[in-house]
Amino acid sequence: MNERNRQCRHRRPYHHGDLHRSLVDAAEQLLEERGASGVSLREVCQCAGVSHAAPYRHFRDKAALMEAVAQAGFEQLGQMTRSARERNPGDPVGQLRDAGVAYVLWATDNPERTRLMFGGMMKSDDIDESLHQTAEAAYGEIFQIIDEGRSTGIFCGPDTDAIVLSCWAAVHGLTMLILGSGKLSPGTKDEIRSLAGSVCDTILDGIRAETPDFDPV
Amino acid sequence: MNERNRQCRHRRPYHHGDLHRSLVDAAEQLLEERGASGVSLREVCQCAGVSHAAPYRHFRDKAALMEAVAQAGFEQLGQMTRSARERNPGDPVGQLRDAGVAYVLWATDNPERTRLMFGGMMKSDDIDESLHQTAEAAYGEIFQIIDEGRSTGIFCGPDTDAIVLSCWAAVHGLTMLILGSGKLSPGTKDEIRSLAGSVCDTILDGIRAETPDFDPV
DNA sequence: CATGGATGTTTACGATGTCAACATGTGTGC
DNA sequence: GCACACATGTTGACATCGTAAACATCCATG
Repeated sequence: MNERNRQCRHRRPYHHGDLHRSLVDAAEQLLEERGASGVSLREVCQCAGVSHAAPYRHFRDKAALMEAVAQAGFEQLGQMTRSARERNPGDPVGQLRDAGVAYVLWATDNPERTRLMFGGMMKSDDIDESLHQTAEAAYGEIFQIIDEGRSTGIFCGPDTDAIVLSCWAAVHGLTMLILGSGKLSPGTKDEIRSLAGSVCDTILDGIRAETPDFDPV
Repeated sequence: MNERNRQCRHRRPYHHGDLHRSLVDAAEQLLEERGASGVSLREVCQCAGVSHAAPYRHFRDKAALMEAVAQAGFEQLGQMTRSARERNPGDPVGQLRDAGVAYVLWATDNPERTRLMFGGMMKSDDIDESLHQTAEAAYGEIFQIIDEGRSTGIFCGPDTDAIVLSCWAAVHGLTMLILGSGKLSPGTKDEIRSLAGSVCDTILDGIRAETPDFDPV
Protein backbone atom coordinates (compact mmCIF):
# COMPACT_ATOMS: atom_id res chain seq x y z
CA MET A 1 0.00 0.00 0.00
CA ASN A 2 2.69 2.45 0.98
CA GLU A 3 6.39 2.25 1.58
CA ARG A 4 6.68 3.96 4.93
CA ASN A 5 7.20 0.64 6.64
CA ARG A 6 9.97 -0.59 4.43
CA GLN A 7 12.49 -0.30 7.22
CA CYS A 8 15.87 -1.87 6.62
CA ARG A 9 14.43 -4.55 4.33
CA HIS A 10 16.69 -7.14 5.84
CA ARG A 11 15.93 -8.21 9.40
CA ARG A 12 12.27 -7.77 9.84
CA PRO A 13 10.81 -11.12 10.70
CA TYR A 14 7.32 -11.61 9.40
CA HIS A 15 5.63 -11.13 12.72
CA HIS A 16 8.28 -10.38 15.26
CA GLY A 17 10.14 -13.49 16.28
CA ASP A 18 9.72 -13.69 20.02
CA LEU A 19 7.59 -10.88 21.34
CA HIS A 20 6.97 -12.46 24.71
CA ARG A 21 10.66 -12.30 25.49
CA SER A 22 11.13 -8.86 23.97
CA LEU A 23 8.32 -7.44 26.05
CA VAL A 24 9.68 -8.84 29.29
CA ASP A 25 13.13 -7.51 28.44
CA ALA A 26 11.84 -4.08 27.54
CA ALA A 27 9.71 -3.93 30.66
CA GLU A 28 12.66 -4.95 32.79
CA GLN A 29 14.80 -2.22 31.33
CA LEU A 30 12.17 0.48 31.65
CA LEU A 31 11.48 -0.67 35.18
CA GLU A 32 15.06 -0.19 36.29
CA GLU A 33 15.31 3.11 34.45
CA ARG A 34 12.14 4.77 35.63
CA GLY A 35 10.77 2.80 38.55
CA ALA A 36 7.55 0.86 38.67
CA SER A 37 5.24 3.84 38.42
CA GLY A 38 7.11 5.02 35.35
CA VAL A 39 6.47 1.93 33.29
CA SER A 40 3.69 2.32 30.76
CA LEU A 41 2.59 -0.55 28.63
CA ARG A 42 2.57 1.64 25.58
CA GLU A 43 6.16 2.66 26.04
CA VAL A 44 7.17 -0.95 26.53
CA CYS A 45 5.53 -1.67 23.20
CA GLN A 46 7.42 1.16 21.60
CA CYS A 47 10.71 -0.20 22.92
CA ALA A 48 9.84 -3.63 21.58
CA GLY A 49 8.87 -2.11 18.25
CA VAL A 50 5.25 -3.17 18.17
CA SER A 51 1.95 -1.41 18.50
CA HIS A 52 0.29 -0.74 21.79
CA ALA A 53 -2.17 -3.63 21.75
CA ALA A 54 0.25 -6.33 20.72
CA PRO A 55 1.02 -7.50 24.26
CA TYR A 56 -2.52 -8.71 24.70
CA ARG A 57 -1.69 -11.73 22.51
CA HIS A 58 0.87 -12.77 25.12
CA PHE A 59 -0.26 -11.36 28.44
CA ARG A 60 -3.69 -11.06 29.94
CA ASP A 61 -2.84 -7.76 31.54
CA LYS A 62 -0.21 -5.19 32.18
CA ALA A 63 -0.06 -6.81 35.61
CA ALA A 64 0.63 -10.17 34.00
CA LEU A 65 3.61 -8.69 32.19
CA MET A 66 5.02 -7.31 35.40
CA GLU A 67 4.38 -10.65 37.01
CA ALA A 68 6.56 -12.25 34.36
CA VAL A 69 9.28 -9.74 35.11
CA ALA A 70 9.01 -10.54 38.80
CA GLN A 71 9.16 -14.25 38.14
CA ALA A 72 12.33 -13.88 36.10
CA GLY A 73 13.77 -12.04 39.08
CA PHE A 74 12.86 -14.83 41.48
CA GLU A 75 14.53 -17.31 39.20
CA GLN A 76 17.73 -15.30 39.13
CA LEU A 77 17.62 -14.92 42.88
CA GLY A 78 17.15 -18.65 43.36
CA GLN A 79 20.04 -19.28 41.03
CA MET A 80 22.30 -17.12 43.19
CA THR A 81 21.50 -19.25 46.21
CA ARG A 82 22.14 -22.42 44.26
CA SER A 83 25.49 -21.09 43.11
CA ALA A 84 26.42 -20.20 46.68
CA ARG A 85 25.75 -23.77 47.73
CA GLU A 86 27.91 -25.14 44.98
CA ARG A 87 30.71 -22.77 45.82
CA ASN A 88 30.85 -24.03 49.42
CA PRO A 89 30.29 -27.77 49.35
CA GLY A 90 29.88 -29.35 52.75
CA ASP A 91 30.08 -26.00 54.52
CA PRO A 92 26.63 -24.82 55.58
CA VAL A 93 27.97 -21.76 57.33
CA GLY A 94 29.83 -20.70 54.23
CA GLN A 95 26.85 -21.48 52.05
CA LEU A 96 24.55 -19.39 54.15
CA ARG A 97 26.86 -16.43 54.42
CA ASP A 98 27.71 -16.56 50.75
CA ALA A 99 24.09 -16.85 49.72
CA GLY A 100 23.07 -14.00 51.98
CA VAL A 101 25.68 -11.66 50.60
CA ALA A 102 24.84 -12.64 47.04
CA TYR A 103 21.17 -12.02 47.74
CA VAL A 104 21.78 -8.50 48.96
CA LEU A 105 24.17 -7.73 46.14
CA TRP A 106 21.77 -8.90 43.46
CA ALA A 107 18.92 -6.95 45.00
CA THR A 108 20.86 -3.73 45.27
CA ASP A 109 22.00 -4.21 41.70
CA ASN A 110 18.38 -4.53 40.61
CA PRO A 111 16.54 -2.32 43.05
CA GLU A 112 13.37 -1.68 41.10
CA ARG A 113 12.97 -5.30 40.15
CA THR A 114 13.39 -6.24 43.79
CA ARG A 115 10.82 -3.72 44.86
CA LEU A 116 8.46 -5.10 42.27
CA MET A 117 9.00 -8.63 43.50
CA PHE A 118 8.45 -7.90 47.16
CA GLY A 119 6.87 -4.50 47.29
CA GLY A 120 3.63 -6.05 46.28
CA MET A 121 2.26 -3.69 43.72
CA MET A 122 0.76 -6.92 42.49
CA LYS A 123 -2.45 -7.70 44.28
CA SER A 124 -1.86 -11.12 45.76
CA ASP A 125 -5.03 -12.37 44.16
CA ASP A 126 -3.81 -12.28 40.61
CA ILE A 127 -0.37 -13.68 41.30
CA ASP A 128 0.19 -16.64 39.07
CA GLU A 129 0.65 -19.96 40.75
CA SER A 130 4.00 -20.53 39.10
CA LEU A 131 5.30 -17.37 40.70
CA HIS A 132 4.52 -18.78 44.10
CA GLN A 133 6.28 -21.98 43.18
CA THR A 134 9.38 -20.13 42.06
CA ALA A 135 9.41 -18.15 45.28
CA GLU A 136 8.98 -21.28 47.36
CA ALA A 137 11.79 -22.97 45.49
CA ALA A 138 14.10 -20.22 46.69
CA TYR A 139 12.91 -20.88 50.21
CA GLY A 140 13.62 -24.57 49.69
CA GLU A 141 17.24 -23.85 48.86
CA ILE A 142 17.82 -22.16 52.18
CA PHE A 143 15.89 -24.86 53.96
CA GLN A 144 18.26 -27.49 52.61
CA ILE A 145 21.29 -25.55 53.77
CA ILE A 146 19.96 -25.26 57.28
CA ASP A 147 18.77 -28.82 57.33
CA GLU A 148 22.18 -30.07 56.34
CA GLY A 149 23.80 -27.93 59.00
CA ARG A 150 21.43 -29.18 61.64
CA SER A 151 21.96 -32.82 60.78
CA THR A 152 25.72 -32.42 61.11
CA GLY A 153 25.34 -30.60 64.38
CA ILE A 154 26.62 -27.27 63.17
CA PHE A 155 23.37 -25.44 63.73
CA CYS A 156 21.17 -25.75 66.73
CA GLY A 157 17.56 -24.96 67.43
CA PRO A 158 14.35 -26.89 67.63
CA ASP A 159 12.78 -26.01 64.33
CA THR A 160 14.40 -25.80 60.92
CA ASP A 161 11.64 -23.62 59.56
CA ALA A 162 12.10 -21.11 62.33
CA ILE A 163 15.79 -20.85 61.56
CA VAL A 164 15.22 -20.54 57.84
CA LEU A 165 12.74 -17.81 58.48
CA SER A 166 15.13 -15.90 60.70
CA CYS A 167 17.93 -16.13 58.17
CA TRP A 168 15.86 -15.14 55.21
CA ALA A 169 14.12 -12.43 57.14
CA ALA A 170 17.39 -10.85 58.23
CA VAL A 171 18.90 -10.87 54.78
CA HIS A 172 15.73 -9.79 53.07
CA GLY A 173 15.11 -7.12 55.66
CA LEU A 174 18.57 -5.69 55.25
CA THR A 175 17.96 -5.59 51.54
CA MET A 176 14.70 -3.75 51.86
CA LEU A 177 16.18 -1.30 54.33
CA ILE A 178 19.02 -0.51 51.96
CA LEU A 179 16.62 -0.03 49.09
CA GLY A 180 14.11 1.86 51.19
CA SER A 181 16.50 4.44 52.47
CA GLY A 182 16.99 5.64 48.96
CA LYS A 183 20.47 6.99 48.87
CA LEU A 184 21.04 6.63 52.59
CA SER A 185 23.59 3.93 51.96
CA PRO A 186 24.42 4.38 48.34
CA GLY A 187 27.33 2.19 49.23
CA THR A 188 29.91 0.80 47.00
CA LYS A 189 29.57 -2.87 46.32
CA ASP A 190 32.18 -3.45 49.01
CA GLU A 191 30.29 -1.50 51.64
CA ILE A 192 27.15 -3.44 50.91
CA ARG A 193 29.08 -6.68 50.95
CA SER A 194 30.45 -5.84 54.36
CA LEU A 195 27.06 -4.81 55.75
CA ALA A 196 25.49 -7.99 54.49
CA GLY A 197 28.31 -10.06 55.90
CA SER A 198 27.94 -8.45 59.28
CA VAL A 199 24.21 -9.15 59.40
CA CYS A 200 24.78 -12.73 58.31
CA ASP A 201 27.36 -13.20 61.04
CA THR A 202 24.97 -11.93 63.66
CA ILE A 203 22.40 -14.43 62.53
CA LEU A 204 24.94 -17.20 62.37
CA ASP A 205 25.96 -16.38 65.94
CA GLY A 206 22.37 -16.91 66.90
CA ILE A 207 21.87 -20.27 65.28
CA ARG A 208 25.28 -21.87 65.50
CA ALA A 209 25.69 -24.57 68.08
CA GLU A 210 27.85 -23.31 70.91
CA THR A 211 31.45 -23.70 69.89
CA PRO A 212 33.31 -21.29 72.10
CA ASP A 213 36.61 -19.87 70.94
CA PHE A 214 35.64 -20.29 67.34
CA ASP A 215 35.72 -16.93 65.74
CA PRO A 216 34.38 -16.51 62.25
CA VAL A 217 36.45 -14.77 59.65
CA MET B 1 -28.76 29.33 41.19
CA ASN B 2 -30.13 25.90 41.89
CA GLU B 3 -30.90 23.90 44.99
CA ARG B 4 -29.21 20.62 44.18
CA ASN B 5 -26.42 21.41 46.56
CA ARG B 6 -28.55 22.22 49.54
CA GLN B 7 -27.49 19.06 51.33
CA CYS B 8 -28.47 18.83 54.95
CA ARG B 9 -28.31 22.61 55.44
CA HIS B 10 -26.71 22.14 58.81
CA ARG B 11 -23.12 20.91 58.91
CA ARG B 12 -21.60 22.08 55.73
CA PRO B 13 -18.64 24.16 56.69
CA TYR B 14 -18.00 27.04 54.33
CA HIS B 15 -15.11 25.45 52.59
CA HIS B 16 -14.56 22.08 54.10
CA GLY B 17 -12.92 22.37 57.45
CA ASP B 18 -9.78 20.31 57.21
CA LEU B 19 -9.35 18.85 53.76
CA HIS B 20 -5.73 17.94 54.23
CA ARG B 21 -6.63 15.55 56.95
CA SER B 22 -9.71 14.24 55.22
CA LEU B 23 -7.75 13.44 52.09
CA VAL B 24 -5.07 11.54 53.99
CA ASP B 25 -7.73 9.61 55.85
CA ALA B 26 -9.69 8.77 52.72
CA ALA B 27 -6.51 7.74 50.91
CA GLU B 28 -5.51 5.53 53.82
CA GLN B 29 -8.85 3.81 53.80
CA LEU B 30 -8.94 3.27 50.06
CA LEU B 31 -5.36 2.05 50.19
CA GLU B 32 -6.14 -0.70 52.65
CA GLU B 33 -9.31 -1.63 50.82
CA ARG B 34 -8.01 -1.80 47.29
CA GLY B 35 -4.23 -1.82 47.41
CA ALA B 36 -1.91 0.84 46.12
CA SER B 37 -2.70 0.37 42.46
CA GLY B 38 -6.38 0.71 43.22
CA VAL B 39 -6.18 4.17 44.69
CA SER B 40 -7.27 6.91 42.33
CA LEU B 41 -7.03 10.52 43.29
CA ARG B 42 -10.49 11.16 41.93
CA GLU B 43 -12.03 8.51 44.11
CA VAL B 44 -10.21 9.85 47.14
CA CYS B 45 -11.78 13.20 46.34
CA GLN B 46 -15.18 11.61 46.09
CA CYS B 47 -14.75 9.99 49.49
CA ALA B 48 -13.71 13.29 50.98
CA GLY B 49 -16.67 15.00 49.33
CA VAL B 50 -14.76 17.46 47.18
CA SER B 51 -14.13 17.82 43.50
CA HIS B 52 -11.34 16.16 41.65
CA ALA B 53 -8.92 19.07 41.59
CA ALA B 54 -9.28 20.14 45.20
CA PRO B 55 -6.25 18.18 46.47
CA TYR B 56 -3.92 20.38 44.48
CA ARG B 57 -4.41 23.15 47.03
CA HIS B 58 -2.88 20.86 49.65
CA PHE B 59 -0.59 18.44 47.82
CA ARG B 60 1.75 19.00 44.93
CA ASP B 61 0.98 15.58 43.50
CA LYS B 62 -0.84 12.37 43.94
CA ALA B 63 2.56 11.08 45.01
CA ALA B 64 2.74 13.75 47.69
CA LEU B 65 -0.56 12.59 49.10
CA MET B 66 0.66 9.01 49.29
CA GLU B 67 3.82 10.28 50.87
CA ALA B 68 1.76 11.87 53.60
CA VAL B 69 0.01 8.56 54.15
CA ALA B 70 3.36 6.82 54.40
CA GLN B 71 4.65 9.37 56.84
CA ALA B 72 1.66 8.88 59.10
CA GLY B 73 2.49 5.19 59.02
CA PHE B 74 6.09 5.78 60.06
CA GLU B 75 4.89 7.89 62.94
CA GLN B 76 2.58 5.16 64.16
CA LEU B 77 5.33 2.60 63.79
CA GLY B 78 7.75 4.75 65.75
CA GLN B 79 5.14 5.18 68.43
CA MET B 80 4.84 1.40 68.78
CA THR B 81 8.55 1.15 69.48
CA ARG B 82 8.38 3.95 72.00
CA SER B 83 5.51 2.24 73.78
CA ALA B 84 7.45 -1.02 73.89
CA ARG B 85 10.31 0.78 75.61
CA GLU B 86 8.00 2.26 78.19
CA ARG B 87 6.38 -1.08 78.85
CA ASN B 88 9.72 -2.68 79.71
CA PRO B 89 11.75 -0.14 81.62
CA GLY B 90 15.32 -1.17 82.26
CA ASP B 91 14.95 -4.37 80.29
CA PRO B 92 16.53 -4.02 76.84
CA VAL B 93 15.85 -7.62 75.93
CA GLY B 94 12.19 -7.22 76.74
CA GLN B 95 12.06 -3.88 74.96
CA LEU B 96 13.56 -5.31 71.83
CA ARG B 97 11.37 -8.39 71.74
CA ASP B 98 8.27 -6.41 72.54
CA ALA B 99 9.05 -3.80 69.94
CA GLY B 100 9.76 -6.41 67.32
CA VAL B 101 6.50 -8.22 67.88
CA ALA B 102 4.57 -4.96 67.90
CA TYR B 103 6.23 -3.97 64.65
CA VAL B 104 5.18 -7.14 62.90
CA LEU B 105 1.68 -6.98 64.30
CA TRP B 106 1.14 -3.41 63.22
CA ALA B 107 2.46 -4.12 59.76
CA THR B 108 0.30 -7.18 59.24
CA ASP B 109 -2.65 -5.19 60.47
CA ASN B 110 -1.92 -2.52 57.89
CA PRO B 111 -0.43 -4.47 55.03
CA GLU B 112 -1.01 -2.05 52.20
CA ARG B 113 0.21 0.90 54.17
CA THR B 114 3.34 -1.05 55.05
CA ARG B 115 3.92 -1.95 51.43
CA LEU B 116 3.52 1.66 50.51
CA MET B 117 6.03 2.72 53.13
CA PHE B 118 8.71 0.24 52.18
CA GLY B 119 7.72 -1.08 48.82
CA GLY B 120 8.94 2.10 47.29
CA MET B 121 6.32 2.99 44.79
CA MET B 122 7.60 6.41 45.66
CA LYS B 123 10.62 7.33 43.61
CA SER B 124 13.27 8.09 46.17
CA ASP B 125 13.89 11.43 44.52
CA ASP B 126 10.62 13.01 45.47
CA ILE B 127 10.54 11.74 49.02
CA ASP B 128 10.08 14.60 51.35
CA GLU B 129 12.86 15.31 53.78
CA SER B 130 10.54 15.05 56.77
CA LEU B 131 9.71 11.52 55.76
CA HIS B 132 13.34 10.61 56.03
CA GLN B 133 13.53 12.23 59.42
CA THR B 134 10.53 10.31 60.68
CA ALA B 135 12.04 7.07 59.42
CA GLU B 136 15.37 7.83 61.05
CA ALA B 137 13.65 8.65 64.30
CA ALA B 138 12.31 5.10 64.35
CA TYR B 139 15.83 3.85 63.79
CA GLY B 140 16.97 6.01 66.67
CA GLU B 141 14.54 4.33 69.04
CA ILE B 142 16.04 0.93 68.37
CA PHE B 143 19.52 2.36 68.57
CA GLN B 144 18.85 3.60 72.07
CA ILE B 145 17.60 0.22 73.19
CA ILE B 146 20.68 -1.55 71.93
CA ASP B 147 22.95 1.12 73.28
CA GLU B 148 21.47 0.80 76.73
CA GLY B 149 21.85 -2.97 76.58
CA ARG B 150 25.43 -2.72 75.48
CA SER B 151 26.36 -0.26 78.20
CA THR B 152 24.95 -2.58 80.88
CA GLY B 153 26.73 -5.55 79.37
CA ILE B 154 23.62 -7.39 78.28
CA PHE B 155 24.41 -7.23 74.60
CA CYS B 156 27.75 -7.85 73.01
CA GLY B 157 29.31 -6.97 69.72
CA PRO B 158 31.69 -4.36 68.43
CA ASP B 159 29.30 -2.01 66.73
CA THR B 160 25.94 -0.78 67.90
CA ASP B 161 24.89 0.18 64.40
CA ALA B 162 25.59 -3.31 63.13
CA ILE B 163 23.42 -4.80 65.85
CA VAL B 164 20.61 -2.35 65.27
CA LEU B 165 20.71 -3.15 61.61
CA SER B 166 20.55 -6.89 62.22
CA CYS B 167 17.62 -6.54 64.57
CA TRP B 168 15.64 -4.22 62.40
CA ALA B 169 16.47 -6.20 59.30
CA ALA B 170 15.26 -9.43 60.82
CA VAL B 171 12.00 -8.00 62.06
CA HIS B 172 11.38 -5.98 58.94
CA GLY B 173 12.29 -8.91 56.73
CA LEU B 174 9.90 -11.21 58.53
CA THR B 175 7.22 -8.63 58.06
CA MET B 176 7.83 -8.31 54.35
CA LEU B 177 7.93 -12.06 53.91
CA ILE B 178 4.60 -12.44 55.67
CA LEU B 179 3.07 -9.72 53.54
CA GLY B 180 4.71 -10.92 50.37
CA SER B 181 3.48 -14.43 50.58
CA GLY B 182 -0.02 -13.15 50.23
CA LYS B 183 -2.13 -15.59 52.07
CA LEU B 184 0.71 -18.03 52.66
CA SER B 185 0.54 -17.34 56.36
CA PRO B 186 -2.82 -15.74 56.79
CA GLY B 187 -2.10 -16.39 60.42
CA THR B 188 -4.15 -15.45 63.36
CA LYS B 189 -2.69 -12.67 65.41
CA ASP B 190 -1.35 -15.32 67.75
CA GLU B 191 0.45 -17.22 65.03
CA ILE B 192 2.08 -14.05 63.84
CA ARG B 193 2.98 -13.10 67.37
CA SER B 194 4.66 -16.43 67.85
CA LEU B 195 6.54 -16.26 64.56
CA ALA B 196 7.76 -12.78 65.37
CA GLY B 197 8.78 -13.86 68.84
CA SER B 198 10.76 -16.76 67.47
CA VAL B 199 12.64 -14.57 65.03
CA CYS B 200 13.35 -12.04 67.74
CA ASP B 201 14.71 -14.76 69.99
CA THR B 202 17.04 -16.00 67.30
CA ILE B 203 18.40 -12.51 66.91
CA LEU B 204 18.67 -12.03 70.64
CA ASP B 205 20.61 -15.28 70.85
CA GLY B 206 23.02 -13.80 68.40
CA ILE B 207 23.64 -10.52 70.14
CA ARG B 208 23.25 -11.40 73.79
CA ALA B 209 26.45 -11.63 75.77
CA GLU B 210 27.19 -15.25 76.61
CA THR B 211 25.18 -16.19 79.64
CA PRO B 212 25.09 -19.98 79.53
CA ASP B 213 22.20 -21.81 81.15
CA PHE B 214 19.94 -18.89 80.69
CA ASP B 215 17.08 -19.98 78.54
CA PRO B 216 14.65 -17.44 77.25
CA VAL B 217 10.94 -18.02 77.61
C1' DC C 1 -2.67 -23.02 -3.60
C1' DA C 2 -6.66 -22.21 -0.55
C1' DT C 3 -7.85 -21.99 4.32
C1' DG C 4 -7.61 -21.29 9.20
C1' DG C 5 -5.37 -19.90 13.20
C1' DA C 6 -1.91 -17.18 15.39
C1' DT C 7 0.04 -12.78 15.72
C1' DG C 8 0.18 -7.71 15.07
C1' DT C 9 -2.48 -3.08 13.95
C1' DT C 10 -6.13 0.42 14.06
C1' DT C 11 -9.54 2.65 16.05
C1' DA C 12 -12.24 3.75 19.85
C1' DC C 13 -13.62 4.42 24.76
C1' DG C 14 -13.66 5.40 29.61
C1' DA C 15 -10.74 6.52 33.46
C1' DT C 16 -6.97 8.97 35.27
C1' DG C 17 -3.60 12.86 36.72
C1' DT C 18 -2.87 17.52 35.98
C1' DC C 19 -3.53 22.35 34.67
C1' DA C 20 -5.83 26.84 33.82
C1' DA C 21 -9.78 29.65 34.42
C1' DC C 22 -13.36 30.61 37.33
C1' DA C 23 -16.26 30.87 41.73
C1' DT C 24 -16.90 31.43 46.64
C1' DG C 25 -16.38 32.16 51.32
C1' DT C 26 -13.08 34.30 55.05
C1' DG C 27 -10.31 37.31 57.37
C1' DT C 28 -8.05 41.99 57.37
C1' DG C 29 -7.18 47.12 56.82
C1' DC C 30 -9.72 51.25 56.52
C1' DG D 1 -19.27 48.02 58.64
C1' DC D 2 -17.22 47.27 54.25
C1' DA D 3 -14.47 46.36 50.28
C1' DC D 4 -10.66 43.92 48.92
C1' DA D 5 -7.18 40.21 48.64
C1' DC D 6 -6.30 35.69 49.50
C1' DA D 7 -7.07 30.96 50.39
C1' DT D 8 -9.75 27.29 49.14
C1' DG D 9 -12.89 24.60 46.15
C1' DT D 10 -15.10 23.87 41.24
C1' DT D 11 -15.45 23.39 36.30
C1' DG D 12 -13.83 22.26 32.04
C1' DA D 13 -10.23 20.74 29.15
C1' DC D 14 -6.25 17.89 27.72
C1' DA D 15 -2.82 14.27 27.11
C1' DT D 16 -1.99 9.72 28.45
C1' DC D 17 -3.08 5.34 29.90
C1' DG D 18 -5.07 0.42 29.89
C1' DT D 19 -8.15 -2.25 27.42
C1' DA D 20 -11.37 -4.16 23.93
C1' DA D 21 -13.29 -4.96 19.23
C1' DA D 22 -12.69 -5.03 14.43
C1' DC D 23 -9.48 -5.55 10.98
C1' DA D 24 -5.02 -6.99 8.57
C1' DT D 25 -1.12 -10.00 7.83
C1' DC D 26 1.59 -14.00 7.79
C1' DC D 27 2.65 -18.86 8.77
C1' DA D 28 1.50 -23.72 8.53
C1' DT D 29 -1.34 -27.36 7.06
C1' DG D 30 -4.46 -29.81 3.86
